[in-house]
This record gives sequence, structure tokens and C-alpha cells, in this order.
Amino acid sequence: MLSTSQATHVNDRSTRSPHGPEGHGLSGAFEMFAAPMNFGRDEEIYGEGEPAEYLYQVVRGAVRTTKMLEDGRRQIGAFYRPGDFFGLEAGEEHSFSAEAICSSVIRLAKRGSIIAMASRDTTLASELWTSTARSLRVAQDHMLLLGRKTAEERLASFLLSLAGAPTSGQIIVELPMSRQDIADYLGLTIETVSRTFTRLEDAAAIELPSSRRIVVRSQSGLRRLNG
Amino acid sequence: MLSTSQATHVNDRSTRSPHGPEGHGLSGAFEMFAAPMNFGRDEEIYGEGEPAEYLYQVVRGAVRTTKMLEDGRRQIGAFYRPGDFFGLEAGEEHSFSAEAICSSVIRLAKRGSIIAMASRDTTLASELWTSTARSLRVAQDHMLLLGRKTAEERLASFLLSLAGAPTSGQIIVELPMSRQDIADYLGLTIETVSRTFTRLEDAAAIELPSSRRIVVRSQSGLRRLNG
DNA sequence: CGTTTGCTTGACTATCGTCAACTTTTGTGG
DNA sequence: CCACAAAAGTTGACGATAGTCAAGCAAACG
Repeated sequence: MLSTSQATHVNDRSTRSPHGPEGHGLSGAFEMFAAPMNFGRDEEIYGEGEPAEYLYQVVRGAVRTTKMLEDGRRQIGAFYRPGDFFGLEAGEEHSFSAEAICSSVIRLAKRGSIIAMASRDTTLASELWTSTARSLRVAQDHMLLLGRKTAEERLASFLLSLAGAPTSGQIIVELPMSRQDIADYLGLTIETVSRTFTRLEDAAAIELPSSRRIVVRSQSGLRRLNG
Repeated sequence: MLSTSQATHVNDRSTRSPHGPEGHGLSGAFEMFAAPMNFGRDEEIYGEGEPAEYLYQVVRGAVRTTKMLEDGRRQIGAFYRPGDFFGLEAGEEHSFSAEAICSSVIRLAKRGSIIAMASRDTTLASELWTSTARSLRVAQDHMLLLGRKTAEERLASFLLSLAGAPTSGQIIVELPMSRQDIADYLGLTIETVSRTFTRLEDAAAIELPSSRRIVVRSQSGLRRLNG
């Protein structure tokens, strides 16, 4: 997912569509209609409450969706990586803000065009639904994490999701996001995230060669901590 | 929503469909194809990981969806009231369990039939998507609550959602669910829920004539506490 | 090379959880 | 209808996990 495994090839999600790039389905629609656009680090892609004019796909880089309380407390809803779709609102307005985590390339497709196309293309309609349902599933898993898991379990869970499919060897995970982003994603503070990373390192589950690079030594160890 | 307002009529969500009961859209599909079924208090409607064979609509009663960790910690994802659809999985398996909170009547429609119908009925397809997207939006709001709000803010937020649209007068809210359900929904313990109810009562925001009946005296007061 | 930003660590605090006792409500059988 | 038991809810004392405040360190940037 967010990882680069030493043992496996890069997981290219842009080819994940069951219909490939020949013009059917969501990926196909994006390839036909979507204009790529550049966003700088921390640049807003859209804001909460704005009309949902476009659907989006990450081509390069990383995106976070956020919600804020008046006093500045922030919750990150999800991170998106190349191949991922986001902004799939069914309502007329965005319920989250979206920002580029690092310099990123994003494809934009007119929401109206896609919906019009979906009314003629059953496959596309079903993919829109499936994609939203997948987001819902991820959100529900995240509710369990936020409502019931300890700090250690949250970090372990986060790292496992970054590490992707189980592998025997070590996995090097590159983090595109800051400690603050991780904290706001996991419902913690940066201090707790930092301390918990250190504890996982002490427990020999991970190594921290640098703050943005993490070596997952023991997926099973993390899984044991995941609750 | 979950409330009974003294000033307004009962909000009958089963008539909420933009197309009414004449056979178009999701409500119409349910009226044509769905078989009503009775579930007793705490009875499981479906289990996490089971194949998603049906889509569901609450006719009478109340439903909760839950996820559990091995050690018994539980997170409730959502509550559903008459008119609400649930189990709208796009994947082949349910990602939550669903249980009746009290004796309830639920309509079941074969997932396959609805999907087949959606491939011919654009309105239905779009409603399936919209309904899932609405669930996603609710889930995202709940993530902010679970990740970033205090116990008092969580309760205030919960009560406001039960109270429904702002009204000048008092609102009597009947709770179909136990303190444990509320706690598992808000990511708290029953003790904290109980204490926080008492504090809201001391602050004159609510009255507690009985444990399952709450009088919201000051919606604005709750809104101020909601963060 | 110095400044800024991000990250880590430490000391202390507060909020919420745990454990336990007690009260109220609900349900059941005589 | 009452009496008792079981379940649900409330309250209190105490503790633990995570938050706050603050200092120091490391990496990134001009």
C-alpha cells in the first residue's frame, strides 16, 4: 500500500481496475476525461463545505482528508496514495477538506460527466458504488481504532496497513506524512506518537533509521500488539 | 431522527425517497421485493465476515452495527431507526455485525436482486451509491468525534443528533439503547457516560426523568459544549 | 553556517478507565 | 399484587494512559 517492500514488486493500484485501461470503468473514465493537476506541499485540493465539482485520483504523491473543530483540533479521515480515488461524494458538498501531503499530481474529472457516464455505463456506476463502499469499510475499521484501541495498538495497526500484505522479510516503509499527520490520523498527540514509535523500537518490532523511514522487523510482533 | 419532538410531527423516514412508494428507487424496490422479518432484543441480524446476501431496512425498532476485538472491546458503528437502510456492502462480506437493539421488524431484500435491478434502473443505482455515501459521511463525522472530542462533547453531539432539527422548545428523546451501547458508540465506558449525563443535568442542559428518557432543555447549550 | 522546522524526551497533569459499592428499575413467580 | 432476584444504572475512590508544557536535539533550508 504505502510501502516499498524489498521482496515484492511495487503495488501499482492504477492497474487494479477489473477492466484495465481500455476506457471502461472508473480508471478508464479518468483516463479519458481527467485533467492532471499539480499541487504543492500542504496545498488545499478542496475545502470542507465546498460544492463537490470533481472526483479525484492520485497519480503521484499523497493526499490527506481532514476535518477541523473551531479550536483547531483536527482529524484526518484517510490518506490516499497513487491509484486511489477520493472526493467521491454523493452529496453536493465535500464533507472533508483534502490537501496534498507532499508535491503531488492529481487527476480531476468533472463529477457531472462521470455521473452522466455512469447512467449509461453499468460497470462505471457499480464501480462508483464499490469505491465509496470501500471507503466506508476503511472508515468503519478506523472507528474501531479510534474508539477502542490503545496508542500502541493504533501505531501497530497503522504500520501494518502501510506494510501491506504479510511478508517473511523486513519491510521498509517510507512515510510521506509528518508526525502531526500521523497523530491527527490516529487520534493522538505528536508526543504520544513519538514515544510509542520509540517503545516499538525498544520492543524490536521496528527500526527507525530516520523519522520518515521505518523498518518493520516483525509483522507478527506488530500483529500481536494490534489487539 | 431518534427523537420525538413535542412541537413537530413524527419524522417518517420511510417516505423520504424522492420517488415515493410507487416502485422506483430503493424504497420502492424494498416494497416490491423485501420480506419483513422479526428480530428479538439483542438478536443478531447478520455477523461480521458473513456473506452479504441481503440489504436491510428498519421498519420498526432499532438496530446497531458492531465490531469486536478478540478481548471483547466493542465499537458500535451506527444506530439505525425506522426508514434507515443498512448492510449496503459493496464487498461480498459484511464488515460489521448487526443486531436488533429492541424487538424490531426488518425488511430484507436479496442483494443480488437489487443489484440486478440497479443495472437496469439508473435511479436505483444512484440511490444505492447515495445511501452508501451518506453512511460514509456519518462515519467520517463520527471519526472526528472518536478521535478528537472530550466525553462531554461526545455526549452533547450524540444528544443533538438524537434531538434532530433545532427547535425552540424542549425535546423529549427516548433512548432505545442501553448505557453500554451508548458507551460503545462514543468510545467511552458506561461509568463515564453516566457521570457525563449527570454533569449535563447539573449544567441544566438536560433533564433525566428516567434513564431511557432525556429532556433536552437547551439545544444551544449542548451546541456550545459540542466543540 | 545559522535559522527554522520537525522530532524526541522529560516532568507533571488531567481525563477517563477500573474496581467496587450502592441504588433503581425490570422482570418473574408465588 | 407483592416479594425477591437479576439487570441496569449511578456514584465514589483510585489509578493509568495519554495530554500538556517545556527543553533539547536533529534534520532541512536558505
